[in-house]
Amino acid sequence: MARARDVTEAELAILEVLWECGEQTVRDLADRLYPTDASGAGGNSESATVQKLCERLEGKELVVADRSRRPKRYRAVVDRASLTERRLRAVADDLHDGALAPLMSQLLRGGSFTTDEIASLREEVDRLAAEAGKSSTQRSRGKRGRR
Amino acid sequence: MARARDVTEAELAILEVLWECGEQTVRDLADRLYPTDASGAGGNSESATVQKLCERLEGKELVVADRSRRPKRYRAVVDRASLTERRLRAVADDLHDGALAPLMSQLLRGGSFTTDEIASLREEVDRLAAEAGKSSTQRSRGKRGRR
DNA sequence: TTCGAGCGAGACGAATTGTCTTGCTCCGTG
DNA sequence: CACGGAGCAAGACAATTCGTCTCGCTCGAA
Repeated sequence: MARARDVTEAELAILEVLWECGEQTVRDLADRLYPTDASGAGGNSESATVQKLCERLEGKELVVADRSRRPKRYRAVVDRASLTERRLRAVADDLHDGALAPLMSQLLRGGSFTTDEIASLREEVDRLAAEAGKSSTQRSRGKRGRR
Repeated sequence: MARARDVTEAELAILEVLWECGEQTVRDLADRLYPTDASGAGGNSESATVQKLCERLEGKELVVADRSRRPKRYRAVVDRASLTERRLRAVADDLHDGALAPLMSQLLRGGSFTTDEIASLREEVDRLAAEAGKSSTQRSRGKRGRR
């Protein structure tokens, strides 16, 4: 039934701040995410919203909370690259039986790259080919049931 | 607001059949997707479910219906590659400000590819490099990856 | 001790998704 | 022509998700 849902838009906004600023309290996150006004009046519910989002992120094991100090601090435990990899793997699982190579092909076809990028890309692929030549290759494939 | 929502799991199952079998009637799709039993008894609601999914796919402009003949026929108007590209672009938009290059880096770094896949990738990169070298635009021949 | 900020739990409405029901329309057969 | 069944559109429905917000409780500093 439920495809273990990915990071949501609001949750991603939280992660973005954590990636940029490191550990943050809920209030700091709220201040940064809701630039409505500086008056701390209605900010109460905003904090609660941010807190709920943080809890859900914690449930997904994407952030951890440091509860040793009183204003609890949240910290991201996945970086942008990890999240990117998850999503890419999800696309591969859904559309290509877990194979990542078709995604590469699609990117190569659809993206417009500079000659420099293409050159470095070729270099990268050559290195991969060389490595594959001397060591056994195993492929990580398969539908991983999510959580 | 939630925007650019993606193809759903059941909808994707429909598309898979359409990709494999071409134009299909709702009943054929239902028969293929719900292999419960051959008795046509409860199959009525199954057809209705499939039909609703087809309508939603039509709303997303991923399939079209040929209504000239009585048992309406659905046909996919996006292929697997297009859908892949959409999702990849969504990942790029969400996580990398629309840039596709970081996705390639991630794939190259994280994916373990077979020697066959690497060879195929190299071929495509070479073709890209050649195209970039001479500024003439050239169609990429559709080579089918076998699955 | 008191008081306010921090915190957890949960309610809520809106939206999505898969399923199923309800009628309507159309067409061939008798 | 009547009728009966298949096809079809519309929508009801429950379950789930997501963002928001409200309620009380707890803890620590003044």
